[in-house]
Amino acid sequence: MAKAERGPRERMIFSAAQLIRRDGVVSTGMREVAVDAAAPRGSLQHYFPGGKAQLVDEAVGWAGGYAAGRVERFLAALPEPTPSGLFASMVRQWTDEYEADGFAGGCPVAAALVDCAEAVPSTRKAASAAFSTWTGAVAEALTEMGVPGERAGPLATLMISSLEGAILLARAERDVRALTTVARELGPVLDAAVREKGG
Amino acid sequence: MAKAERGPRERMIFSAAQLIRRDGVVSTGMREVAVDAAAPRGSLQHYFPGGKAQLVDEAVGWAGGYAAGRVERFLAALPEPTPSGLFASMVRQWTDEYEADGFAGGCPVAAALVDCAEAVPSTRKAASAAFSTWTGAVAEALTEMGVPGERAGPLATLMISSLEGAILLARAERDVRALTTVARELGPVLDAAVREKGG
DNA sequence: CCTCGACTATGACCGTGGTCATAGTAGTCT
DNA sequence: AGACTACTATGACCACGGTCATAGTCGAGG
Repeated sequence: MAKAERGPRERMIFSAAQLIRRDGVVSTGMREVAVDAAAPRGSLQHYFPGGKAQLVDEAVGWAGGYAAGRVERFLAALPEPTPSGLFASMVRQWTDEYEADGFAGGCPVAAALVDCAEAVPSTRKAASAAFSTWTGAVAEALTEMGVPGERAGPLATLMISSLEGAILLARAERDVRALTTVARELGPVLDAAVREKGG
Repeated sequence: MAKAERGPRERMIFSAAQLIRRDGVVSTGMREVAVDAAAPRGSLQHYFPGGKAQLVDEAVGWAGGYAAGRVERFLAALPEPTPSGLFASMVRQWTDEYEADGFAGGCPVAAALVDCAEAVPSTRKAASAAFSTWTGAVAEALTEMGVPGERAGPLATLMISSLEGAILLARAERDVRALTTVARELGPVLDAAVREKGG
């Protein structure tokens, strides 16, 4: 991951997301975040007066924006954009990471949900917003590829649901099998939704 | 949920699963489990000398068996078994719960993974085994319905991945939309895998 | 009755971690 | 220089929670 050379505030949000991804929200300490971000501990209460909840919420929001940004970049990188190609790119981001760095991390939004959905209302809303941002980006990409408007939303939901679930399975099994499986199974289904253009 | 009138040990495992489902592993205290199970605190160290890890592992294992058992019961309850019907039943279990009791809980296996996958190796293995048990039951059901053997496994993985992901989305959004969407989108795909029998 | 095992009951210990309080530094504007 | 703001630095407080130690109950068997 590119180490953004931004200010300490952004570095802490980024570090929080990374640590949450690996250990979950509750097991991730504020002090730990500061150390990981090479930021002074005192900055935590300065930049995040709302405490841990605020930091977590911002980390979740960052993750949502990051995922949406990736979708756009995947789209731009595809020589011939197809829904299956986009989904394959999204999945490959995970298989690449798992094969290169091991199965240490999951999705930070999922982690925040599991740990905070019931206990911290603002975090649940942040997670909802993150998914919404992400799903919106995917749906928009599908529409640009020729998927009818009323089909783009449901298919985006299906893609992200499958991906999130496959991430869980892959992490449990320490094997990318589930990820490659959903990509292979869903690819043709997604492409079938593109309205025929050329014949 | 039927309150099993078993011994305190099983009640504690059941309670642990329920609490983990709602709050995650780390936020669920041992004392809390004992109270919820109406079991004496002293029984914790008696029945689970391996400590919290053992309790969590057994809760995850119980959840896997429970899910697999549900699959068989869904299958038996379907007048005319089809893959889409089975998947609809699996999804409906969640929509029913969410509509009746609110969006408080997620999948305990997912929760255990998020919180412990990296920190507690035995729990990661327990989660893997739980998914395996569950996936196996689904694959077997698909095979009985006429899905070719080499297709059953991948489709079972797809079903469980989508379901797990949709649970996350539904909980975030506090709306069963994602669950009903994946059921609707995947139904025809699953049924298409049944080899034609009658024409 | 005594004992032994299974189970229950509690209090103590100790690390962890979020938060708060209080200061200290550094740069800038007047 | 003085003052004001932004940021850094730390120590203390306090609650929580897993674990351990110790002891109590209670039924069965001899």
